[in-house]
Amino acid sequence: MGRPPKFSRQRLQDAALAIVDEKGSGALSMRVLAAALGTGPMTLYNHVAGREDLDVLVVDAVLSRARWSRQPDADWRAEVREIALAGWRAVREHPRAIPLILTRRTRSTAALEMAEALLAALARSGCRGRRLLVAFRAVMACIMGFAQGDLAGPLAAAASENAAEVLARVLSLPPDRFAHLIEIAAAARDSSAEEEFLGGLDLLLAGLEAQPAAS
Amino acid sequence: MGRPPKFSRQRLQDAALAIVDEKGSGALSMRVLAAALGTGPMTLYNHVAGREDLDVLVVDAVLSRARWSRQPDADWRAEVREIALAGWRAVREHPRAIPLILTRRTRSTAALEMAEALLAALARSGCRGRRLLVAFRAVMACIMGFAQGDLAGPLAAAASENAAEVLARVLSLPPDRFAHLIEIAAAARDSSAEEEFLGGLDLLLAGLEAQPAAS
DNA sequence: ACCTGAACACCGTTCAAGT
DNA sequence: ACCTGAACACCGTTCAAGT
Repeated sequence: MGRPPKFSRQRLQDAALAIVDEKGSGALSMRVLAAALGTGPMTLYNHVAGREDLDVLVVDAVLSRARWSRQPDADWRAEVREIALAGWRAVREHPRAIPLILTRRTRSTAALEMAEALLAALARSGCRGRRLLVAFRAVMACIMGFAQGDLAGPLAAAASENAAEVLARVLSLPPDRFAHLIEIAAAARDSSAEEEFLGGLDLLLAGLEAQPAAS
Repeated sequence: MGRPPKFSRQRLQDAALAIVDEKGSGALSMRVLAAALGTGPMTLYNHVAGREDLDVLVVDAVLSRARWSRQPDADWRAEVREIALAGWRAVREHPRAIPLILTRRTRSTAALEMAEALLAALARSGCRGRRLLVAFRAVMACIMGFAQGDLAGPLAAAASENAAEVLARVLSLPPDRFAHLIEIAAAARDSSAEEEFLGGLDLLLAGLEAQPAAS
């Protein structure tokens, strides 16, 4: 009795994230992670509930690396921007984990902490209840949606190794049916993902400003 | 030579989507789909390139059901709203396909068609180039991000069978650390997912209005 | 309390063979 | 051109046993 666990949660997180970073989210498995830790598959069941838990482990590892500071004196928009940008950057640091994050964010306690911080900042604008809920969900959608687009969007800029390939595919589309798509593919090539994300976020913030008591 | 294919693409799409709808996205496999079609696993390789293609099949099936009408006379905002809502509704019709959609949207030609329609509508506001790109990505992020939140967000309203469970989990969080989260969980219970989505979209549209030539 | 190997019911895909 | 079964190298997890 009372034997100390063989692996810390941190150790599991690091090993699982390393596998995803190196081989992609599809390469993570009980057996592969166990092998990376130098043990048998069944040993992992002493630390996680099952396969699904492995994904959550990775999501939590990625999101818990997001850092932001409280800025009670600054404008609430600046605070929202900082938290959202920290979240987006943390996700972007681990592009191969994005499919997992999109899909399991909910189970991660680190995601809950980010949500609470975002809500606190948004609440400083004065909105409450349903309006606060909508504002929060819109900002969260912005973070996750832009991260998803960066993953492999039809306009994916740099970063991803197959971005050039995706761009080529868009450019080879029938120009009569996809005129606008082709047109902005060029704009995407000269644009940075972070600028685009901040641009989208600022649209949202401008909308919050413009609709202060609506809905 | 010239033997007609045993299964049409439509037939494959329908069967694959039915499996996902009934058993969830994790239940889709070459062998299960083959069995549903009354054939052996290897036969599928005459119709799809491999496992990954199955997911794309499902995504395309879901997104191609989105319908919208051109409204050249109406306000461009109304047109954007209609297309985005059609996309969001199509996704919502098949909640168990959402993980696939979030993850494979890019490979779907139906998604490209929706993107082009959205771009055409947004372009009517007068924006071009980088600004059009950002507006487009923000709207797309809104559709996908809200759909993701509906899937299992910490505030998931109705629809998903485990929504009550998620709500209960949020409500049982330590109230000192998650005050705002708990506060809006109540608001989420009385709100409809579609209202929330439209609210978020309108924030974005208001922002486009307010920042007509910025960035 | 925690660790672990054997075994089972899956999975995608290569290969070789059939029409 | 299209169909298909056998076989291979995986996978998650149950069970029973060990300390």
